[in-house]
Amino acid sequence: MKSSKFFIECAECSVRKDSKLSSLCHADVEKFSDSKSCAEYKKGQVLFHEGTRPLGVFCLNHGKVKVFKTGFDGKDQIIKISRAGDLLGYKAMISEDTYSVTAEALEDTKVCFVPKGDFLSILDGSPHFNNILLREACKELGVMTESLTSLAQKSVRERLAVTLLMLNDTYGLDIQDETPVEINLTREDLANIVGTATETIIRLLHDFKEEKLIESKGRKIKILEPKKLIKIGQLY
Amino acid sequence: MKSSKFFIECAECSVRKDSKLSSLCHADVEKFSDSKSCAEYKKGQVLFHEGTRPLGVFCLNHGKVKVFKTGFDGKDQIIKISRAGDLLGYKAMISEDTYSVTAEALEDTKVCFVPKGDFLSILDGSPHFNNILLREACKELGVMTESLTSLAQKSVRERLAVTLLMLNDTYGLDIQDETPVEINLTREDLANIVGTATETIIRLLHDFKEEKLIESKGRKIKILEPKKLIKIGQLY
DNA sequence: CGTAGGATTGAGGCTCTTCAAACGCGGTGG
DNA sequence: CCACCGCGTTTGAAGAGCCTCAATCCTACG
Repeated sequence: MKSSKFFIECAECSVRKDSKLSSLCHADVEKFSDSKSCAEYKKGQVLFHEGTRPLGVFCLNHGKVKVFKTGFDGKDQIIKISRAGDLLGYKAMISEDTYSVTAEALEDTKVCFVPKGDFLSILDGSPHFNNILLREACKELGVMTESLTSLAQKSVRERLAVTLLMLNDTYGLDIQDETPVEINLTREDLANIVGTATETIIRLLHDFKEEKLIESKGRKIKILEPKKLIKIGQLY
Repeated sequence: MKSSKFFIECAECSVRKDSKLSSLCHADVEKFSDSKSCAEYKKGQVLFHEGTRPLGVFCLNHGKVKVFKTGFDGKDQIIKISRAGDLLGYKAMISEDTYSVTAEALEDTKVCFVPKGDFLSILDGSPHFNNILLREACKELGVMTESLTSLAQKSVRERLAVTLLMLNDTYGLDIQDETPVEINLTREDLANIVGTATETIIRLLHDFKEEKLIESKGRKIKILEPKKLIKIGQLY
């Protein structure tokens, strides 16, 4: 399932400078480094599962993870795609609640894991870390507010445009680049971000392709006309 | 616009015991009390407006406030209904960002206001308060995750059932009570919570009435069959 | 008593979902 | 090497669910 073939000191982690933890003081970084373990998850493996009790907090070192909630009828709604530097699972930890979502690796992934006790004790001893998390949570709240409004008011076509632009960002797809980075998402995953049926996504991608807004071969999607997509997505 | 005809010491505030601030230490409560001012907002008045810079944080002492985001086409999406004890506007304050939402009084409302500088200095000096806010933010994140999934997956009929039950809670409507508390929401507001058109809400309320799930006269809605609504809303 | 804002009703149409069937394509075993 | 899977993708057709627009009805309130 997971192996510990690698270990990275937080102090030397190349990802940390982009992460929420970049401004942690030296002492706190040390504490994290001392108490954490590292693991690899293969594509498709689950970091944690909705409804279970959190045993600790994850920090994503490499790879992408989809975070989703399973609805009543078994359909998944993807809440966000996490990438290197992101902290995962702190919400349930702090709320003293079970996970409200499942986290699953979209690619082979490297993750650091800080056990519950250590995490809470670091949190307890560091007002600064507390504040970092607070800011992070507030930022996420802002994103969620945006998503909620988008979901409620925009058409599927509009939402797909927004989603493609967002993924372009997340996956670091460079528009100038000849060879776009592969977005490891099935049509179903795309549908579960946008909040629609798989078939609808397929038809709309087809339309976008015909309108020369995107190029696509299999799962590789390349954005040709970001400005037109922005317009379609009614982003201001 | 707003008058300061009343002033309540936080220490003596009857609402505080239900609020996020109930576990604040005595010293912090004092600081809040010292730096805050109180005001009344009439129904329809705006506490703060989307896009503007936060000048401070609000604590709701009495009344209900709708918090909404205005979409591209001018349609509002109501994110939440706040009630006595709720803290308002802290997110933008902490993110050092403009308000992403507008807050408008649904009824005549009493509010305490803590200016930005004081709020931040109290926050800075109190790890415990920091932690309270963090928990609050995480709780809100959980609610938003739920709403997002609901919006993406449930039908309008299902969402309306959920919304009615939620409002029943928020407004403290007692089911046994002969005379239900008036829910001060127009059909349009209801539509803006559920994420649909006003006409659709009207038709569905009509259906619910025919099915004897609710009673309603004007804006007064009384839930007769909460269990059936739970079933319709597919809540587990 | 008149007016304005909200509530209601009806008709028509568009978006999106659902279901069913067929198609590709990478992998596996004969 | 080829046939056969299995999974994801694609396509088509039919219809349900919602939205929009326009007209009308209430009703609280000045």
